[in-house]
Amino acid sequence: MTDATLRDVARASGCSVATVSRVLAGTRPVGAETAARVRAAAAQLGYRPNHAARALRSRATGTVGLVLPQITNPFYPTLVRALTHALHADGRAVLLADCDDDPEAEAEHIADLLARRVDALLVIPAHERRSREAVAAAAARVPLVLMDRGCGTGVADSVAVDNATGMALVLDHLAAVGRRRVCFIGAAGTASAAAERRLAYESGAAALDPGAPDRVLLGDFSAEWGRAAVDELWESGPRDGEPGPEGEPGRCAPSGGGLPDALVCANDLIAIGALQRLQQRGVDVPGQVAVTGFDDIPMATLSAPGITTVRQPVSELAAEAARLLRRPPQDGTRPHRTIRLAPDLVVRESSAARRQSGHSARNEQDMTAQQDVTAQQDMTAQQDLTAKVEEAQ
Amino acid sequence: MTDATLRDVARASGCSVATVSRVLAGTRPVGAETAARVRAAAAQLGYRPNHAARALRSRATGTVGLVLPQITNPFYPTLVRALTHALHADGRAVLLADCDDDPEAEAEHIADLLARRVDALLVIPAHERRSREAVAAAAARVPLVLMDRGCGTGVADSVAVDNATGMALVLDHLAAVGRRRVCFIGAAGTASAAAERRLAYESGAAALDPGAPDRVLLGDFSAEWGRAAVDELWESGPRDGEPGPEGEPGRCAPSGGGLPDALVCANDLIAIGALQRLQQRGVDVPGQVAVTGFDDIPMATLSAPGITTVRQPVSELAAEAARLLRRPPQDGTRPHRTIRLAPDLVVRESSAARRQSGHSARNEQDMTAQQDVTAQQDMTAQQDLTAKVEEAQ
DNA sequence: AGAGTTTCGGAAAACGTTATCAGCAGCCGC
DNA sequence: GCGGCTGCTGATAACGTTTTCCGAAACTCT
Repeated sequence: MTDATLRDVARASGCSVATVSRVLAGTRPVGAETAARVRAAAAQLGYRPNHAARALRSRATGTVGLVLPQITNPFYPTLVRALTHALHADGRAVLLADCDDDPEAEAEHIADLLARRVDALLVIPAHERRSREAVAAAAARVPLVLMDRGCGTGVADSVAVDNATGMALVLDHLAAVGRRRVCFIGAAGTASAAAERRLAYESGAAALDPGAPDRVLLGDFSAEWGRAAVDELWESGPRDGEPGPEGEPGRCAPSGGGLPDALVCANDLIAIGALQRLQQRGVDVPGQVAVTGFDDIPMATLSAPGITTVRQPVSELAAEAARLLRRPPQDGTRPHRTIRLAPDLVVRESSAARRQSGHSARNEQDMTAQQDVTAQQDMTAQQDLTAKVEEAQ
Repeated sequence: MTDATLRDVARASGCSVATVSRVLAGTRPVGAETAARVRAAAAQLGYRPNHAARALRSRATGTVGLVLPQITNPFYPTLVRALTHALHADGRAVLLADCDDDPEAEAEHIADLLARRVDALLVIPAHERRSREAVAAAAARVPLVLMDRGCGTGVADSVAVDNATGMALVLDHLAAVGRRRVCFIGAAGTASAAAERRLAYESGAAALDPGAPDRVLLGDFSAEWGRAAVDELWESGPRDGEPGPEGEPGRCAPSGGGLPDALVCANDLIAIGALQRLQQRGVDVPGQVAVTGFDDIPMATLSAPGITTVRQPVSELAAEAARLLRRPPQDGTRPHRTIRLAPDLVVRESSAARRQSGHSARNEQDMTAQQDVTAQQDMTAQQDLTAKVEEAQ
């Protein structure tokens, strides 16, 4: 009943364990006839190699660890799916660890995975600063690729979306549909996604409309904050220049008179919260205000109106990560590779042109997911689609 | 540089490998002083046991496989999170496999996990019928627990929500807020969730209002179907008794005159789609029609109005699954255990009382997630909360 | 005090692979 | 025809644990 081993196959095929191992693993050429006999015997016995023994002997488990802050973060399931598929295609299994946003739990999980002798690690760090130590220690022992978020600088290879390009796509699009008074609802802190999107917005907005005051509110990456930000804007907005009623994390309330006609949100959750509160306040979206998000989580399709957003190239990100892990084992202190992939803009109803011209009917009739249209934005962005910035660092 | 082994610790502490193994694994009592010496040496060398070797020798990897249809199904991330936490608490690691809803891929993944010598399997089957064979084969080799969905009958232990109780909670609640013309938007097919919720609705609705014709539309578990079902209802409804315009999977269009004042959806995705289409048609929710869902996926909180739904007891489900896996290895053909846990009702705005009386202000003001109220419904349901139906089968 | 019993520690045999080493054909080239 | 290849194969030693099996003390009990 207990499964067949190499010895059994060897006995059945009348040759030695060594030969059987060789033909099955294909490590060295072996006589055609013997090989056939061995293969037949193996098939007949239903032989399945014992990964534990193989791992012990060859010091490679064919397993990679995937460590992430919270699988319930709505952007991660799609990413996890893409990653597992990419890795399984390479014949590797995936050990999953969810850290509950706690850097200490993260460190423990990383240590446990190392003890389990994973061949490599894929980490979405829970904290920009506090994850650094554990990640660096792990990176010294196995190939390690950071995904989605950063973790200090020069720690390991990393793969992420090009936030700057994404934000530029959004701003170009808003300009194209005639929005002039744009406001950014972002996230505070030094986490890479927060900081990069914030910076990209600032430089992009300045470039588009050099005279305009920058309108930037900072909170966190939650729908709750999206709602709060809208409240802050709509309660302080009319009375020009007055600071928001609450001493919230916002850096500065919009000044320069009047309310914004577009809200650029740092991710989709914020956008959903903002959209919801706008509707509760009777503000027409996109009639009066356009709303955009970032990431293209599934919910972005499901809200009404659907949310215009930046779609992360998840499959490509996963493929790059898998590719990096295939590379030769960290030879000493080689400079780390940082790969940034350009995203797509997905235009939905939340940013339709203000004065509805010809095709406005779609708004009422058939706004299903199928009608999403991936923008063929300006050429530079399209060209960048497959470009990777590979900078030594 | 390569990590310390038992031999190293033995050498450093001046005793034999066997003793070191014993004190570290705690398999047999060992002299206090020696133990201390060993522990010191181990700590000093930073010894970490090699799981591969341990697995080889003791024929147990401390690893369980988690096989699911699609991690992107919005209900699964929370479940996966709970499962990984429960299993990690038991010191087990989790190998994740996503099948893309394909039973063949599922069979492959199961085979691969078995070859990797997982101690046990947690499977959410991709298909009620077509997953059966692979699951049964696997269950013969390792402890296996089915989750969320069924897979034929008598195949393995299983843990799932009590769909009947959940549906009853919904119907009681709707009756309590004065809804009379209830309609069910469900999913066709034999999958357990679809069938059980459908049946529970039918018996519950009949019990509540014996004279009423049953109003049941069947499609699949998608927002798209929720939208389509509303169209079907609102286009055929006014003209009484006429079958829906499309020969869709619906079993029967609502008859008996007039439109429903409550839509009971078989899951949250359907509810979200239905809600969205109702709003596009200018139907007031919950003013004219109440909408309810099932599962309590994150999106149910985020829509406006928030969707009243049945919250699956994910932590408890995960705990039960982990407990079942701890049990003695399948001793022969012991009857399988089927565990059903009763869910909670989460009342949100989508099912508020029709004539808004005193507390209707909440609808405009502050409908945040914090205001969700877990219904203290009728006593029977509450009592059932922790009850497990453990039926031999 | 001697026989039984417990307690602690070591030597060594697994576990199922892969990798190393060597043997044994046959073949080439001088 | 003989040293040196080349191609295939078999023994056998790892890999790092856990787990028997045993011996040597140290106690316990008549």
